[in-house]
Amino acid sequence: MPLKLVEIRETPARTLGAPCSACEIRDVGIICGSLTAAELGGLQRIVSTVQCAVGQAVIHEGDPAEALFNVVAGSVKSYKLLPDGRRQITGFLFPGDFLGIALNDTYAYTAEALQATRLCRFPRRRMEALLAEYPNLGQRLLVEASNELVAAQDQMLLLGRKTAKERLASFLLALSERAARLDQSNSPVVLPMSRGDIADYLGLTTETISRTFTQLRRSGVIRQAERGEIEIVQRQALRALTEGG
Amino acid sequence: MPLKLVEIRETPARTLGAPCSACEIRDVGIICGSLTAAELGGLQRIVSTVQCAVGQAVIHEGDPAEALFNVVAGSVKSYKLLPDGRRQITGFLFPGDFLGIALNDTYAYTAEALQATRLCRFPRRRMEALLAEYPNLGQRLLVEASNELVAAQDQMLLLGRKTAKERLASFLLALSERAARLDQSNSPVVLPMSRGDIADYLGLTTETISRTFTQLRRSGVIRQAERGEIEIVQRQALRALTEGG
DNA sequence: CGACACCTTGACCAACGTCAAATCCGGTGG
DNA sequence: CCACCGGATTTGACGTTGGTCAAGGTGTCG
Repeated sequence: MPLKLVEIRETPARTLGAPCSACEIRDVGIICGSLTAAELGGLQRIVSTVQCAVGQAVIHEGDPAEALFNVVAGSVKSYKLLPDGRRQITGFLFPGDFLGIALNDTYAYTAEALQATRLCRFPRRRMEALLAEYPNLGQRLLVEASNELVAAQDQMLLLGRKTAKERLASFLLALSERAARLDQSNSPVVLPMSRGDIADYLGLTTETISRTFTQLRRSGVIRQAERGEIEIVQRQALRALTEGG
Repeated sequence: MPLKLVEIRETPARTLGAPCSACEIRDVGIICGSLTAAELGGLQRIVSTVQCAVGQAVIHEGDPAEALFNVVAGSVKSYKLLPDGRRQITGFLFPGDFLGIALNDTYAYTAEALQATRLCRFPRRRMEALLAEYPNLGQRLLVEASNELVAAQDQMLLLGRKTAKERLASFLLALSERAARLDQSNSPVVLPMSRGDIADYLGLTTETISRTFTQLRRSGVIRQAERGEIEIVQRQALRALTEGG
């Protein structure tokens, strides 16, 4: 992505035509799902919508953390960079996922849209005021952070101790299970990210990802469907590969 | 560590002789520091103290998560295992650190004492009740989880993209800075964990850790002090090594 | 003093990275 | 419709970092 200014269109507030209570991802997101009407109303007063084109950054590592986001549609990658350009993708975010939950003063990573993406934006200051008003909201955030922490620890195990094949198998299975939670269908698995992105997420190179895909395909565990989609043919075998079976 | 039953001595509640308000780590821990007297009193009603000998497990991966802990004295390693025994240490915990913040139904990792260790134990159910009563407490937990999340992302970058030398340099510097926050003195750095533990934390092997220590020693960046202690001779150089300088 | 765990060092090896080339694919313009 | 362009992906040949295996060395605790 060359240097290109982020052009985010914001609506000052959600239009009345699409209140939070009618949100398409209300059942998916931990934040907005299972809130009382009052809490939801509070959220609705501070939320705005942002739209991102492919490759646009939503937040930048090091920038003051002025807002939290909730992905509504599309998908996002978040990553950290070393001075020499080495990159580690820390997560792929899908509808319902939370972005910028770390309530620190600056963002710890950059987040960039993988597809045309729509997000709900919650200004941090107003969010904190809301937390004081609705304790339940804070608990939801805590649960969300908790889940992210568990995922991060799984990823540490993957990055520190798994082989290339185990990493890719774990990744595909996780994506598939995530998709199942989203839309009840987990086959084929949609991969909105490039091989390079997968590599930077799994701590490998594009070439190794490509070779490992070929290996999985040749052994009949997966099948190439459409471009950017793969079908899991032998789910049990893939699961076994996850931990070195 | 061979199979050995955990023998934890618990006091039903903190003795009156050592109330939370006089806690030695009150200024270090995020949870107990900066709470109101009422909140602290609430905590004190549900807390008990547990003592662990070297090698004893505080919690076990997969067990129902019945309590949270706060390290008071000593140190702890937390880790995840693969079926074939490969191990990833997800963190080293020191006084003031929180253990088991993931509010999920089972523990995501095992935690084992590196030294004789004393912890405060908060039963999860009673803790949740307290969260409802004192919203401020939940916010503290959220901040804590937030910080852990940031650290986890740094660790992903380390595990996914850094060389052995960069990993060890990052580790030593982080330990040193942690020690500085604890007791204002960061030289020499105390290493209560074995080479094997460091290896499993950094995604390397004992041999590579040992060789890399030798390399750093030979280049004059660090110096061997007492057994289990190293002195950072050239802090600037070590910091440069952290990101491939 | 001896057993044992931990650490260090050396020789060799393999998984994965690097470099390079071929192929595929979508988009563009004639 | 079709040739061409540029980026993404795949594949191959080869190199390197860090792993494996093995042999001492060192400190600790009965």
